[in-house]
Amino acid sequence: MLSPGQMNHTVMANHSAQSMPHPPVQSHSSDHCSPQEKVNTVSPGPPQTHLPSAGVTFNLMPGPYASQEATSMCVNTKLKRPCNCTKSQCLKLYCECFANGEVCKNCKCINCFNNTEHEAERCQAIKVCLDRTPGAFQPKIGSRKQGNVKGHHTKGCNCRRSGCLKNYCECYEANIMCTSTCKCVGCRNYEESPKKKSSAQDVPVSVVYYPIRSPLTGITPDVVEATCSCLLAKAEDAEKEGYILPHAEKMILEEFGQCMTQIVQSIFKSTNVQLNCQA
DNA sequence: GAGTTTGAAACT
DNA sequence: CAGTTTCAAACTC
Ligand SMILES: [Zn+2]
Ligand SMILES: [Zn+2]
Ligand SMILES: [Zn+2]
Ligand SMILES: [Zn+2]
Ligand SMILES: [Zn+2]
Ligand SMILES: [Zn+2]
Repeated sequence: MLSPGQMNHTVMANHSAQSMPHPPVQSHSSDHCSPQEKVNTVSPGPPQTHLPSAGVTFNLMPGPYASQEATSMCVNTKLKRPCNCTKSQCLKLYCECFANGEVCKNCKCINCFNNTEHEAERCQAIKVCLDRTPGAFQPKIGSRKQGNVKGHHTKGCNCRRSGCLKNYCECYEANIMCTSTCKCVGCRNYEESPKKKSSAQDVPVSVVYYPIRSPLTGITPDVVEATCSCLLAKAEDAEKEGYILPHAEKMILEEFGQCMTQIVQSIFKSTNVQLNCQA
């Protein structure tokens, strides 16, 4: 799992809605459709992140690191895999093209409506999906491209029979480890180097014998990121104020203590365990 | 290529 | 929300 050292250099606020496959954004007239989530115009206050299941608010410090984002990403270099849909008209999230907010091209789909010739239907379908799940069309793999926090599946997988070691598993397919966000059973995708391309020391995925599920169920990747953000913000505060190192260390440690307290409380809260009460 | 397995998405 | 069905891809032979 995540060793404390991995938290050190990390950080970034969770600016989720940032880059979409198709730039043409349009929020006013809803008839120009793009798989864009309706942006809740956030008040221009300081960015914050809420810890799940606890009303905790972390102050995040965007800082100069925000601009480092998206340096290596080329614009449209990724080649889209053609789909083979037959019954969804490529207008449901079953279709990979549609789910990626893209139009079918060079696909082998049948009765495809996911093209400019069926703009109306496509637009309506996007609306339906967005209405059902506002987070649809958001990238499933959330990863701040900096620091040591690995990417993670924002919803987690629910695998039962693959051990999360086959491409059926979205985590494994994305070459990322399963996290406490996942609800998989018999997961083996929590060790280092999932899906290492070459040296596949394939341990047979038996149904009978599985190692222990990863613990730390309350410490989701989002929580880790939020915590790291807090610590870095504190560090930068100290640096800006010109404190001597021991003082800065003390500040950071105290911040960490507060983070931990909040995390523990949130876990207790979600487990219906009181602080003063024996489990 | 046909047939099976799998888990997300859709549906009830 | 949970249980079920549908779906397209991953996988097997
Ligand atoms: Zn399709
Ligand atoms: Zn397609
Ligand atoms: Zn299509
Ligand atoms: Zn999985
Ligand atoms: Zn997973
Ligand atoms: Zn897993």
